[in-house]
Amino acid sequence: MSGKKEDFVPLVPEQVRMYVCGITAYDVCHLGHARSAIVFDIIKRYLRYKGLKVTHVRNITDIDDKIINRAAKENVSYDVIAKKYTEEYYRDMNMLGVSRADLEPNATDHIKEMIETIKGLIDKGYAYPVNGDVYFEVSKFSGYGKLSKKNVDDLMSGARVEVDERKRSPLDFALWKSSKEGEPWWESPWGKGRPGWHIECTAMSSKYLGESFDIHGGGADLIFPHHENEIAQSEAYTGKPFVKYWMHNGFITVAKEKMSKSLGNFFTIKDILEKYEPEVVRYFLLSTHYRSPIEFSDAQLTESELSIDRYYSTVTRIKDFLETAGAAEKPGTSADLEKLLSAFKDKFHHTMNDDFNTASALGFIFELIREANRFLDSKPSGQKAKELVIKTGELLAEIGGVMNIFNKTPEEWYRSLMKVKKLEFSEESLLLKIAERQEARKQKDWAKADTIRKELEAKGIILEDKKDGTTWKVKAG
RNA sequence: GGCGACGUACCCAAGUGGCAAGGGAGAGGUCUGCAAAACCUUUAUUCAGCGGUUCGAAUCCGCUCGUCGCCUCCA
Repeated sequence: MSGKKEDFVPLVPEQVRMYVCGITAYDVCHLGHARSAIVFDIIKRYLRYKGLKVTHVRNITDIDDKIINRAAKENVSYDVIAKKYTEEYYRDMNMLGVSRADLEPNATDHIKEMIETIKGLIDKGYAYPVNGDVYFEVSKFSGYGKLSKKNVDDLMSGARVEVDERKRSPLDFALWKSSKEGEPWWESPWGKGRPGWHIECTAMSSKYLGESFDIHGGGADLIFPHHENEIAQSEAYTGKPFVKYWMHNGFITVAKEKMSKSLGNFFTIKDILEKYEPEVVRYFLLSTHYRSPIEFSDAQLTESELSIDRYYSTVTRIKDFLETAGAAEKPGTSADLEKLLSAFKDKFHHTMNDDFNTASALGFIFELIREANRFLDSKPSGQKAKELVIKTGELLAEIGGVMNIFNKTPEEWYRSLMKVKKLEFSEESLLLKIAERQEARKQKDWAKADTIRKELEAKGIILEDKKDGTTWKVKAG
């Protein structure tokens, strides 16, 4: 609310109540929806990792003008549209590794609660009914504009506020809308109608999290008017502070412009996942701080893919080392690695505690990767070396686990890459080729060995000759 | 017009008062049959520009320029 970073102190010690605006189920999701979902998923995971008890609510708007329009266009009932795109949403989210919220309420299951809230607002003089509609009277709520830092006079003078004769002021917004012919409706004290958009979040958040709670999140485009209106409704109704900490993720841009439905410059999650591994998308979205804009491009996603590949290459090295390391105690150059290992968690916690700086956290991971590689390059062996390497692997897995990335085996990663890059041959035929080449190498028939290697490379497979055999991987990038 | 955010190397990006993380790309090297991977060296005496505060500024303040966002549905 201050517009600045603040120390996080939950209202109830050790417990975090968090409400995040989900989607309106009227169309397939684009990458912008993915960003919001992933950002708040990580925030939840990190808070839990730190031992806090988190209750996470994420709503789904299943009644709204856009849904009604879409339904009319497709000549089906509104709930068919809502159901269809809710399912699509969950499919996308599953693919992206976004965990489910603890509660995922639908607007239409909470009509009763909304009507109660609206009634209360009328009773308290903050809202007025007009011909079956109910409006919130903004001028009655003195704090209006405190989140979006707008003042009522400026808004009034703005020519873009739509004029509606029935409203007392152009700034007033609908709590309840009377239904027109053929539209879905619910019975209410003001006649047949449906709820306005903002009221569902007020009614559902207070039902599941209480009148005051800790974190409310969503995309930055929801700040005004949605979240501003939520504050007005909620605080007018309860007389209590609504939300302690507001968190808003930045936009995804395409050619510097906000990716959005109305501009038509959006990429759907489905389309992106046709070309990129889900982990790549996740990594990409975490590689910039959540509040900053992030430019979407193939080059960016390709870079993310290369970064992840570097990670899995090192995991492979770690595995190889643990399988083959000798027993003789050879310390190698372990000093830097040991130093980094002992400082690593503190560094990670520190940067994540500072407003969830995942980009910085990823940087630390690659520092550790480099030190681990350096250590392995120094050809260590023996029990102590193994322990260091095991510790490294565990730390990487732990931190990756919090961000829900880096949680595959290298084999799974390369198989997944193979699929997404649509490489058209089987692992068996690949192994056959490798065996054939191995034979050639034994005969020192380098020409043949190189031909096979080049042939595979042209198809997107990289071979790596190691002491005790040849391994394959999919060419990243 | 009002309000707000941002501008860090060739590209992406962290850093909000004490010697500029990390990734990609480029160049050179070590290793290798040759590669790949990895590692090493190298690429910002400088953080859009100008001025101020300070022992000290990418970081705080002011102005200028540039980009974007919100003010209407939006993640």
